[in-house]
Amino acid sequence: MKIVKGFRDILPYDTGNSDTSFAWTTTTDQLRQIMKTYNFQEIITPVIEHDSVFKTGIGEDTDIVSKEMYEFVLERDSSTVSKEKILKYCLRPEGTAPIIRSVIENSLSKIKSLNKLFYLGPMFRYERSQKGRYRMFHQIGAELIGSDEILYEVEILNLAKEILTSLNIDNYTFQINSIGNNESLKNISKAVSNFGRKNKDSIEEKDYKILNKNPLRFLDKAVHNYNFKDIPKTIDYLDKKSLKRFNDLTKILDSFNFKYSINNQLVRGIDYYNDLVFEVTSSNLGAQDALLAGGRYDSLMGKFGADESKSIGFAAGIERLILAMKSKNQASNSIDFFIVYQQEEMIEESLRLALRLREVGLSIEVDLLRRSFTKQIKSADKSLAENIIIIGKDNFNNGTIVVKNMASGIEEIVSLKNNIDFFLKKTKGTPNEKK
RNA sequence: GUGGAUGUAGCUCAGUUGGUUAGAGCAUUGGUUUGUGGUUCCAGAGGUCGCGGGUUCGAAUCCCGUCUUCCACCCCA
Repeated sequence: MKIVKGFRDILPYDTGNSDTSFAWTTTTDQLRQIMKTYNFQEIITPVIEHDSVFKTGIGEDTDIVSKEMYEFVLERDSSTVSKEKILKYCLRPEGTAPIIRSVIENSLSKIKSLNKLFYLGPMFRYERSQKGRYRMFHQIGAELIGSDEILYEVEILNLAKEILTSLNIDNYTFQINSIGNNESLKNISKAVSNFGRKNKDSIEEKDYKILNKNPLRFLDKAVHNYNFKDIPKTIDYLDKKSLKRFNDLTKILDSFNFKYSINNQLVRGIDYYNDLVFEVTSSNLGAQDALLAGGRYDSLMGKFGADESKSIGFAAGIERLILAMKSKNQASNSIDFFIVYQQEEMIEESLRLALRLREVGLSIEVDLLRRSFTKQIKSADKSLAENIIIIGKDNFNNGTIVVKNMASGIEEIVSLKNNIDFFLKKTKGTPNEKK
């Protein structure tokens, strides 16, 4: 029995690395809270989709679709249905296309109050795994649907930045760019090809191949390996409208004191973007350094055959956010009360008390292995219990118990009955106090 | 898909030029001591040495293959 290659378990205990289930859930809780402050509402879609969602959504020629997607057909279907009718499924490699599929299918774009959506869940891509890159990874993403109003850009960028600052991530650069409309993209592509041919002699063969296959990718990635001057800039190929949008945006961002850098060679690996694209990279990460990325996608709904609905969004990699966090969310295993009993005949009383205290939300542990009194206290100590409750033979008969604070050593004798308030007060202000 | 490294107890690692029943620390279990814990001491459990071949009288150690993980290319979040 072995876990599938490129996949991983997230374990509860801390073995020195920070990737525990505790760090995971506290981080995702935090992310959901941020979404709430921007009034984005969670949408949960299946991890399986028809392959057409991505083939038409993000483009058949992209690497994501052509080589990284988990595709499958069901054996059952393939034996009973004619070849043309076999349904092809896939594990979703990204979040935006399924969200848009759902928005169309459920007519969500007709309800103005539902135009701010976020998702959080696993994505799948068949890649060689390495630091910050797994075959199943998690993204949180936000989509703002229904307008090309420039304030949509502002809202999305502010939200993206809020995630970084809230999680206490630094050492990142926020890069933005505009790639204009379809036509400007074509012109940029042409310009890069020409530029490449002109400089063929000084470009390595590997990069030249990329240039021929996908000039835009060459512009995005490879061109910075060289010291070229006069590298084509996307901004020189924008039409008036796109250029104005970009200038308007930067003006507003400046007025907010939003720190960004313009990268006129930034394009993205997914086909549906137009105008604004952005990407945040972190120097804390290694080779897989993209923390979050996104952009505007005004034509995606049209591609799906629905009425055009202009939208913008982004996605962040949760594994990478956690990697980049300066101070990790450390697990605190501490519990409120560890109930120890001095003799076996007190076990039932201990369990009854545990039930009552758990009912009011306190975290309680009782030794279930009938171990010796000393062993119980030792394990209470290891469990980082704030207090222990001693059900001992001296007090048992007159209906009292001893409550001992483990840090101070102070003991109090209290009645066994009707003392819930006492226990609640005892834990006030501790990390285990909930709500 | 391409390169380079890695793989010994739950964890971190030792293991000498191939030589008996493979070791340590931490963790774990039982006991002990400390008035009812963080301490001390004693004992125990736990390993197909990633897997499969080969060389050899003999392999954790050498050779080949394979898988995993990691790092980079690539791609991306």
